[in-house]
Amino acid sequence: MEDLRNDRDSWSNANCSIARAMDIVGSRSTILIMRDALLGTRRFDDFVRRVGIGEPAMAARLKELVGAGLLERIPYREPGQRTRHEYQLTAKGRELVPVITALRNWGDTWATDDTGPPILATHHDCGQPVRAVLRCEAGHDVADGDVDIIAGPGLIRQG
Amino acid sequence: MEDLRNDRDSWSNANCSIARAMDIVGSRSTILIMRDALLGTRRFDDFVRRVGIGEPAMAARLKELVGAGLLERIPYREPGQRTRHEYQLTAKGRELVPVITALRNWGDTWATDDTGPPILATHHDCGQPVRAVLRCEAGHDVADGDVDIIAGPGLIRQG
DNA sequence: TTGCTGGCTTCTATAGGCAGAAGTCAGATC
DNA sequence: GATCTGACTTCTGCCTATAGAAGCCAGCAA
Repeated sequence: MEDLRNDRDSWSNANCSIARAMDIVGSRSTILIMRDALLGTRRFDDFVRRVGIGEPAMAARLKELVGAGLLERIPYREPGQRTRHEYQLTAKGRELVPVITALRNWGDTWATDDTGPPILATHHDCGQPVRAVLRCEAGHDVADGDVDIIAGPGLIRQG
Repeated sequence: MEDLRNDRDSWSNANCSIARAMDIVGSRSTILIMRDALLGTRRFDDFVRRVGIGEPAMAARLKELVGAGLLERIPYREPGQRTRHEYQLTAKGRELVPVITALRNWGDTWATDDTGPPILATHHDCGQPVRAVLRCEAGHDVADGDVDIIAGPGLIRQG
């Protein structure tokens, strides 16, 4: 590990999947939009009120998220209303659940006060609270400290 | 759930543990610093080169992370060198492993190219790759789509 | 005592993000 | 046709973030 660190001046962050993920969902408002989408919010005005950012910023974020394929802009029509559009989660968006769950677990441990749990996530089948945990492919539960993290071929700067 | 959405104009984001977590680790550079800290980077110059941001920005980020308790500034001394300082992960920082792992899983699935896996995380005991997965307290594995997410008492705006 | 090096801090200049208010637009209702 | 509403877009002005270059400081080595 030491050799690797000393050999290389820098990483190829453009190819790091963490850096790329952060390019897409790496702002507070983006994560809060996805949180609200997971809570069931669909409409522009509701997003604006609940996330607490201005309309121009929300329009830009939603456009980015639709462009990145995390949300889909779907026409719908309520009786007596004209056709409107709502923002629905795609598979790509829904697969952020582990990220948001891990973030929530961490925030609940290290950054809460005493007004109660802010978000509840439960297993649909049994109703029990859900957490993000680490597991290896051999099926072992893995503690945070038992993970070896090293730079792979995609991170090491080419040339 | 519908009633809840219609009853409330907005959430109390200041109390949302996701929002708070994002206030601390919610920027690209912060996450990349924590990624590199997990990869073993300790020194200011290495952080600057590997994360790829300027020195003033790095100094500010590191100060924030030390202030937030994710990193600790520790004096050390190599033989024949004067005393210097390095940045070590705290428990609070190391517990971001599930967040970063979930982010990496997502990025590997939805935002990679073909130059190979950027980061490898393996179980220290058995060497197998590690993933972030969802589990409920009854011990069931939970798929992304089987999580019910609702607003808890801490999120709903008081008054 | 004069480098030299790591680890910052200061300065400047620019680019981007965001709120708030106001304007636009489509189409259903009256 | 006039009005109304949700869903934006445009405009203005601020405020922050960042890069890049340069300067500063401590203290071991020569």
